[in-house]
Amino acid sequence: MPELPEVEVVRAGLAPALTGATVLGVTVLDERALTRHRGDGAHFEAALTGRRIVGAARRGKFLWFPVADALVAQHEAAPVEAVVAHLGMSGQILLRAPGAPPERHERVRLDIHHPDHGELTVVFADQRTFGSLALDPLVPAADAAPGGYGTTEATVPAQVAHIARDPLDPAFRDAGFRASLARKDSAIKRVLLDQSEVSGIGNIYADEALWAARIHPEVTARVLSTRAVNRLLTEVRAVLEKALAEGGTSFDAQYVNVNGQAGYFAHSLNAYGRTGQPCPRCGRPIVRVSFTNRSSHYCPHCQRAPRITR
DNA sequence: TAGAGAACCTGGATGC
DNA sequence: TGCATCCAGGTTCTCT
Repeated sequence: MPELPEVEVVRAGLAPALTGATVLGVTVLDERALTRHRGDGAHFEAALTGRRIVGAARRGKFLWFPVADALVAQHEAAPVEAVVAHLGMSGQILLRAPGAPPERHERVRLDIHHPDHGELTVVFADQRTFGSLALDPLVPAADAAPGGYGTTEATVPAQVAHIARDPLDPAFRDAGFRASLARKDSAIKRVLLDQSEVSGIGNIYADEALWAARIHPEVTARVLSTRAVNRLLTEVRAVLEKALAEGGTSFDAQYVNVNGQAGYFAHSLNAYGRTGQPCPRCGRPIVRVSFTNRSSHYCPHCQRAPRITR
């Protein structure tokens, strides 16, 4: 499932091909891919055709591509709109040659022309239709820092404004996160999955980071000691960076990079999806429990409730 | 207002 | 072999 590392791999793959490209045409094959767009497919096609893409940015699991009018020079005015993309659970953004045969579950196709790379086709495919594309206005970032990774502009799409920064973002504030946790009466895993608290973490990396930090997923956030929260942040960053270095986690064809290639981090998982297998640390079996409408994997021996020490 | 649970969705896996 | 059911999970909405 696309979480921060997988989305960053996609962003990095798209950036050189999209930045500076002009949109020649847009084909919306399934309007369910536009659930976040304020308008129908025809509106999306008309609003984007002829525009110039000026970058590729990311905050958490959200991607956006600022667009400008084709006749406006890049240095003359900051973009005021962006194409926002969320991959949901099964979304893919693929780069293809012009005229390439349709992908399975293809929802939207953009034909672009890049001054260096020539004509390319950008395909948005999504099996489960939880992903989406939208044209959205850019608004000032609340903290006046660059809106996300891959941009120097202090703006974000309006529908991304409520999303917190991710732990790899230089503008992420550890102290603010610790203070927020101290007020939370929810389970720590639920907080990690709350994108308005900390972004980019999904079920896989939440389980992995909690395992590495030896924290039980159902421990109430506010009872965690400062030391435990610091350890958790360290492990969250370590897990995300390692996954990023290995190209993300692929269990099946649901996650691939822009060229259709899978990542390798699934081989490095210690807890997620390892139900019944020995914990790599203590050898006791990993257990799976139902947790907030999904599954949670942890080692009941290593991940006990920490002492309440503040 | 905060927290918890459900709905949305599709296709593979499993059971009968 | 075919059908029915379960399961996966990110985000948002609704209910308590």
